[in-house]
Amino acid sequence: MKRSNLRSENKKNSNLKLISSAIKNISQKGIKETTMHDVSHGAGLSQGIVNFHFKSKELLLIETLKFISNEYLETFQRNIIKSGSDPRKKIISIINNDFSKKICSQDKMAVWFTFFSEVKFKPAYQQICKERDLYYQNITQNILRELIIKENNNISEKNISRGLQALVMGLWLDQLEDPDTFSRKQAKEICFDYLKKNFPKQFKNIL
Amino acid sequence: MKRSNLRSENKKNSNLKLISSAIKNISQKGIKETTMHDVSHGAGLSQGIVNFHFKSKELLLIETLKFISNEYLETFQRNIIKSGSDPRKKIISIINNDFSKKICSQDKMAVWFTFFSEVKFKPAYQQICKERDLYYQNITQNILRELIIKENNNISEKNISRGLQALVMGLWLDQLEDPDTFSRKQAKEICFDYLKKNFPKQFKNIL
DNA sequence: TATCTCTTTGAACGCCCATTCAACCAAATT
DNA sequence: AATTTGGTTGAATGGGCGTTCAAAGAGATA
Repeated sequence: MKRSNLRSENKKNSNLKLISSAIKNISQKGIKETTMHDVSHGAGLSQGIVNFHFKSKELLLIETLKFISNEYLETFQRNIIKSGSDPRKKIISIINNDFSKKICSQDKMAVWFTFFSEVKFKPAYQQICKERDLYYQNITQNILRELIIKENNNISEKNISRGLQALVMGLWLDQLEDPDTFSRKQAKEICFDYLKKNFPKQFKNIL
Repeated sequence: MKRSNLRSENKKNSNLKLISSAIKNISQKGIKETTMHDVSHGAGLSQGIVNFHFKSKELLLIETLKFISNEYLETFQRNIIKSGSDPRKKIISIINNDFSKKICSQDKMAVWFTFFSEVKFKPAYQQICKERDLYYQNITQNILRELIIKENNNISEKNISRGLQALVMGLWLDQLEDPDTFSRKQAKEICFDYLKKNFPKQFKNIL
């Protein structure tokens, strides 16, 4: 059971350090200006190590994208579970998560949008992003369906979930383009307004 | 008046051909995979020409961004003028323009988001993008103010304009990430729903 | 302790690409 | 027609960076 423990431990550590270093470097310079040397030295390791662990730069990038995608999905999931079964609370927790300090930081946004911009040319990136989006969409759509039923109105479930997701993405982009005037608080407000207008009865007293 | 005509004419043509070629190449491969050779040969010219006209690759990219930014602003402006003084019609024309075939094409979106993703590291890009955004914001905010007064409701002018802009951007991003299921018609619907919910009296009969 | 396996190092290699520039050509000016 | 000015060509240059790999180091195994 405890066989070859230190080694695989160290290996995991190195992998993690390399991915973290990649994230930091990408958020500061973008993908193309981030060299293998930057990544390995940022991790306190030396030149050839990335190729040993990840085969190539491209594969490192794919693992990096997977990493931040999973990180997002984990806090997303955890927050929903924590908020119980009330759809109102669930959707609020999603928005709170999307604009939390951890998720909606300048660094993370820079990395996300760097990858988004390559999605068109890199099927591997597209797949990862699409999977994450589908997951978000499914969960959100189910919650919104519950809200629609409770509210007893006839709005389009698909449109409103797509709209909400787009709104979040657009506000994230503000964080990148306009960091000075962007505030996470205002972003949340805008999202809650969106909900308020669509579900006036249920969200009357939010904020 | 008609002095040195052919020459400056040709020069303008070459510039334009190079920028067009840059746009096409960037939309197909991204900035970093687009070489000077790609650009010049795409324009039917030879290797060293880009450096002659634009000094460096970076300056070519800046001019390219300026070009698509201006192109956007021109049709934006033209459409507003065409739609007269009714704020309802003006805001509708903005949305129709944002999701027109010309503006909301896969190619253009690819180019936009490629530049967006570098905004954080390139002050020159940020300035151009910010200028365009501010212009859009001012115009839109004024129109929304008129609508708010007419509707006689007490929603926040800033929040709704920021929200609408974010919504548009987010939907644009869908075009990139999810071209298969994206439809410009649905995107418009979502935006009109947003207006309907905020200005129910004035947008009752849209769509 | 000796051997084997896995990980790390960092110098060396080779490719790609932005940039330069001398030579050339065509338009404008005289 | 002769000269000047401006645009174009494409080969040559040089630097940067991803990748390779022999050698060394560290952990596991016997």
